[in-house]
This record gives sequence, C-alpha cells and structure tokens, in this order.
Amino acid sequence: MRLVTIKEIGKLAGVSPTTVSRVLNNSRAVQPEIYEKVLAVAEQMGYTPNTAARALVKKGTNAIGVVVNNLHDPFFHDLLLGFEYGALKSDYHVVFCSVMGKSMEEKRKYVSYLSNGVVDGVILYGVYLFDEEFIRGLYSTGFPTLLIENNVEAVQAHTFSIDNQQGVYAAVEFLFQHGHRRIAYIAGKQDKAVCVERLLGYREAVRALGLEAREDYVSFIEEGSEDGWPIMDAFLSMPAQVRPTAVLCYDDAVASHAIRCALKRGVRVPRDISVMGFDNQTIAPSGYTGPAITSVAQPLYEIGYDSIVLLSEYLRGDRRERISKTYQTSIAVKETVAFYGKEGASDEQG
Amino acid sequence: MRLVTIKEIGKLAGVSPTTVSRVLNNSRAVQPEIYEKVLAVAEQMGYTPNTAARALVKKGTNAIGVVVNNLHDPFFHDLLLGFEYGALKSDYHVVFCSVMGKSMEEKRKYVSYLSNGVVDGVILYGVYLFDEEFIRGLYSTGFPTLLIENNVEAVQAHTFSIDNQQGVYAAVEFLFQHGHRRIAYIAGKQDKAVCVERLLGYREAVRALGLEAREDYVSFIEEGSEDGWPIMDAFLSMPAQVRPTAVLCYDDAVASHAIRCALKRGVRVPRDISVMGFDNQTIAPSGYTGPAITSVAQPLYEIGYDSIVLLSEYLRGDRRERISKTYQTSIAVKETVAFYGKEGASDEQG
DNA sequence: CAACAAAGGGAAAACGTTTTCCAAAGGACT
DNA sequence: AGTCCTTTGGAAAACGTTTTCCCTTTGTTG
Repeated sequence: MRLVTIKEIGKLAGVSPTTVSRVLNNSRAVQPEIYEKVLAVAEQMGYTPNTAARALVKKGTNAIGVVVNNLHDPFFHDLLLGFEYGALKSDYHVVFCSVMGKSMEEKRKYVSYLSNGVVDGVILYGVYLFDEEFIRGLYSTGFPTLLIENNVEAVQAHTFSIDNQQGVYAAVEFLFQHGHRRIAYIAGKQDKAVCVERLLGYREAVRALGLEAREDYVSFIEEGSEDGWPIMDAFLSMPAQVRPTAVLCYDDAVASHAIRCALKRGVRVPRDISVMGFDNQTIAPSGYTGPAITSVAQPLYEIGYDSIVLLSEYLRGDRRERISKTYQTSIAVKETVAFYGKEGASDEQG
Repeated sequence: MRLVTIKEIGKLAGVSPTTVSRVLNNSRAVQPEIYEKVLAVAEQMGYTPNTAARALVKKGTNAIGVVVNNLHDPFFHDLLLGFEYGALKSDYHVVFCSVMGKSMEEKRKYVSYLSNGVVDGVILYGVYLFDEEFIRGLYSTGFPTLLIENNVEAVQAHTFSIDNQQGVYAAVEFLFQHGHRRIAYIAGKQDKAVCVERLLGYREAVRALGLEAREDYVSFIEEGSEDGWPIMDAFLSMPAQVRPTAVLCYDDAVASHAIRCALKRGVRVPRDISVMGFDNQTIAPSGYTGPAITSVAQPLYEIGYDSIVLLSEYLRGDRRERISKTYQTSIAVKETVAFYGKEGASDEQG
C-alpha cells in the first residue's frame, strides 16, 4: 500500500514539507507560484492527509463516535435517522459503532480505540451498554461524552434522557379517559433503569386515578424472552368480570406479540381489548399484520439529531456549559385503543 | 482532557518507555518484578494506548470501515445484521459510516479520513455511492477495499455481487409456473446497474418463455419517487383481456405501494392479481398491513457476514488472493402470488 | 539611507507510540 | 580464564503531520 507524504510532495515541488503543509492547510501566506505548484503536485500524486499523524499533533480528528447496542433493531430506526441528519448538519464526521454481543472487555477496547485518536467525542446510547465503573473511568479522563438514556449517578457528563415515568403515567391516563378501569401492565425485566421507571409510572398512575391495584395485573417478561404472548394469554384467561379491558406494554415489540396472541384467540383488538405499546416504532418486522399500535412516542429523531449537533457545537468550543436535557413523550394515537363501556362508540378516538 | 502516556508510566515505575511498551504489548520478556510494577502503575493511572500514535508506527489499527448510503433504510436490516455478526466473529473493530445526503466531495473526505489511519480496510456497499473516478483512485493507492454491488469496470478490487438478472428471471419463471402469462414489470431508474440488470432479466425471461412482450407491461418509476402506486393504477386500468395477471416489482418497497393501490381499488391480492417484489425485506414501515410479499431474496445476511470475515482474513494475511463472489438469489414464497386460471386453487403454493 | 517591520521560507521540535540497535551483565563451555 | 551466546534494559530513530522559532529578503518610513 503506497502512500504519498508531504515530504515527497515537497521534494517534487522543490520546497520543504513545512511549506507543503502551509499550502494544504492555508495556514500561512505562500508565494502564488509556489502555492500553485504545490497544489498541482499534491493533486497529481493523489495526496490525502494522514489522519493518524494529524490527530497526533492536532489532538483532534473532527469526528464523533456513536455507540449503540445494535444497529439493526427496528427500535433504532428513528434514532439513526436523527443521527444521520445531525451528521449532515454538523461538520464533524460521524462513525457508528455496534457493541452487539460483545463482552464488557471488548466494549472497553472498542471505546478505547475510538477515544484515543479516532474521534473527538462519543455518544453512548442505552443504559445497559456499559458498567458504571467504565463510564466513571471514561468521564474521569475528561473525554467528551454524551450519555443518552444512560444515567450514572454522580457523573456530570452530558446527558439526554426521556421521561419514562411520565410517559407511562400519561398512557394509563389516556386509557382511563377512554373508560378503562381494569388496566394491566406487561413490564420489562427490572434490571434496566428504563423498565423500573416505566413500572413506577404505571403504579403511580394506578394510585392517582384510584384504579384497583391488583398484583396479577402486573406481569414481567421472562428472562431471555421478549415475548408478550404467554402473559397476554394469561390475562385473557382471567374471569370476565376481572379480566383487564386494556393492556399496556412496556414496548411495541411486546405489544405486537400480545396483539397477535389476542387475535389468535379470537379476541378482537381493540373492540374486545385495548392494547398500548411504548416507543412508537415506525418500522416493524414485516410479519406483523395486525392493527397499528397506539403507543407512547419518544422523540427519537430529535434526540439523535440534537445529540450530534449539540456535541459538535461543544467540541468546536461554541458551547461551554454541560449539555443536559430531558425529553417529554407524547401519545401516538393509532388503532389499538377503543372506548370501553360505550357499545356504539367508534373504535378509536383521540 | 488529561491523557496518560507510557512516558509517565515509565517515570512512575522507574523504567524507560521502551520497557513499558514491552510490558503492555508482551513483545519481549521483562523481569517479573518490573513487569508487575509497570502493569500496576498503568492500571492505576487508567492508561489506554493512543490509537493514532500506534497507527502511525504500526500502519494499522485493527479496524474495518463499512460505508453504506444510509443506516436507517429497512432494506439494510439483514445486511447490518450480517455485518454485526461478522464483526463479532472477527477480531477487527468495525465502524459503520453513512454517506446519506453527502456531496461527492464530502464523501471523499469521509473515506479519506477513514482510510488514512482510522481503519485498515473498507467495505463499500452500493453502486451509486461513489463515482468511478473515486473508486479507481482509491484502488490505485492499494488500500484494501471490498466493493459490494458496486462493480467498476477494470478495477480488480475485492468484489461481492448478486445475480440480479438471474433473480428476476427466476421470479418471472415462478409466476409462469403459477399459470401467469401476462406479467408486467415495474422497473427502477436505469441509472443504476442493479436496475438495468433486473430489467434485463425480465426481458430475457419474457423472450425465453415466449410471453407477449408488450411495451406497456414495462413501466419506470418516476424521477425522485419510489412510489409504485400510479403505475399499478395504470396497469389495473387496462382492458380486462390484456390486463396483467401478475406484477413484478423491482423492489419490495415499490411492491408494497402497488399492493396498497390494488387493495384500495378493491382488487384483491393475490386472488385478483399477483404481485412480487425483490429483496425480501424482513422489516417494513409499520403502516403496511397488507399480505406478506412474495419476493426474490438476496442473501444479505451472508453477504454482510462474509464480507467482514473475509476482509479481516485478508488483512490479517491469512488470505492473499483477491476475494470475489457472486451470490445467487432465491424465491421467498409468501402471500401475494396465486395460481392463475384455476379457480379452485388455493391462494398460494410453492 | 538607516532602521525597522513584515513577509515568506526552512529547520527542528513535538505528538505518543513501536522497533531497531546497542550495551551490559550473566551463564556456559572449552 | 577467556570466548561466545543469551538475556534484558535503554537510547534513539521512525511514523507523517503541525507548529514554533529563526533567518533572510523585501518593503516602508522617518
């Protein structure tokens, strides 16, 4: 692999490497004829500057790294869209990294690779990506880091998060307004902060709205499974007078399984039972052909976009204070929630 | 931003930087007590090696770059999955890059950033990503490059491609075997090699199978639109005796629009008209609730996986010859093709 | 016309590593 | 005891840039 250096260009153009660098970077005035000559030689030799060498002396590469758990998950669709448009807006290069399936040690090496001369700052998405010790260590080096949905106590890094608790609270309220009083919840494993917060929102809403707080209205996704089917099955098997009239799921993937289960049993959604999800996924496995899922929407596009734009402003020095934002959710009204108790009502109303 | 160097570690441990390097890389034997001491100091100071400096002298970073047009497109789902699992298998770091919306000049800079000390090799997916001149230039530097679906004449780079022509041919044949004789084709813009090849496959099949080669059975997607709706609309408006009984689309996105159009007009799919797509997308915009689309499947997962694994083998030196592969397609039988002319036949058969 | 500023070029240091080369010390063998 | 290898540590060069500093030349001004 042949690579052209400024030294060779200098030799061919009859000037020192210093001068070549000055021409290429426009960093100081150079005689017009020399300027042209150097430019011509560089062009003709197909010169491209060495990123590593430049990074070494300039302590920067004009690039940002984005690290997510995986890139293929439909959940990330809008987030990626946001990152990509953010990248387009920003004058930083953006590289995306997936830590899917990697051990903590591999993740460390990966981020170390990034943070030591490949990118100038890094955006880490997701609570369970890294252990706290690692985040703390990274933060203590002062390397510019933006954590999204990844709060680590006492670390004053840049932080974006969404109000999960409020989101679920609003969803329960939404169902309440549609006449539902027996509202069940399919919760995620409580080892992730997101899931804990969401369950908290449910419990709080149940209390605040005076709903019956039956323990069998809350069920947890099993270890290693993301499947809401068996839980829905159990809900539907409850006696008619206590059977939930609405089921809220901690994310859309679970909701889609739950809906499939209901349809399979001949229970119509939303006429016989209402279902809500969380995340408002705009992309889904193409096997799903049920009704569009009414869901709590995170502003993922904005989060992605803002994170790139704000971090690049920070890196450029246009912004000195710490970046910290909490995003509010909204209800995406679609086809899986009906009014309860009004037989003649339409399937759906906002 | 404070960063720890081997020099400082050396000072603290009472040895030279050389020795520190040897300990950290296990590159030569060092006295046990010194070894331990250095390791302890490095650990305690939170040392991480500088990627740029290392890249400079070692001429390598143990990383691979993947460049695609965008990361959010559902089309890329299986490809990304393949890349990610390939990355997991390989011992190279993999970074993903999106050139969405970038000008050719920006793309050049982006790849230059990558190829000069950030990664050791690059995988470029997609025909229309770069102009030929650029590919030629990159290839001439000898930088390890793998082109997927990106043939540039006379460039002997590593190349993966799929047999588009054969894929469409097989699809027409498949429809033929289901009794269809009036088969229309919705073609992509002919500025991309993929689209040209696919159309070629259609024409060849029509000729080989002795189907009527009506020019109004071939229609091209309009500039700037990816929408098959108006074309389908036109097909359905043809007189009954010449109206196509099957419509083949150059990709699944177009097929989904075409199906939507048919359903809207009260034309049932596949009972009244059969539709096929290309790509076999496993992920789709969640608005689509029609039948699952019978489609020509590209082995995208394999392509992604193989490309990472093979390129890393090549970079490691385990493989010296040029990598070049053509992948065959298959028919993914789903719900949108029916037998024609047999009223009692089931909707679908393999 | 002397003094001084400004402009433009190059030498050399610096960035943080790895690696080559050299030197010293110790051990084995004749 | 002297020679020769082996082991282990350090000094210094190298990687390809940018940047600081210095020098020369030219132009300006009193």
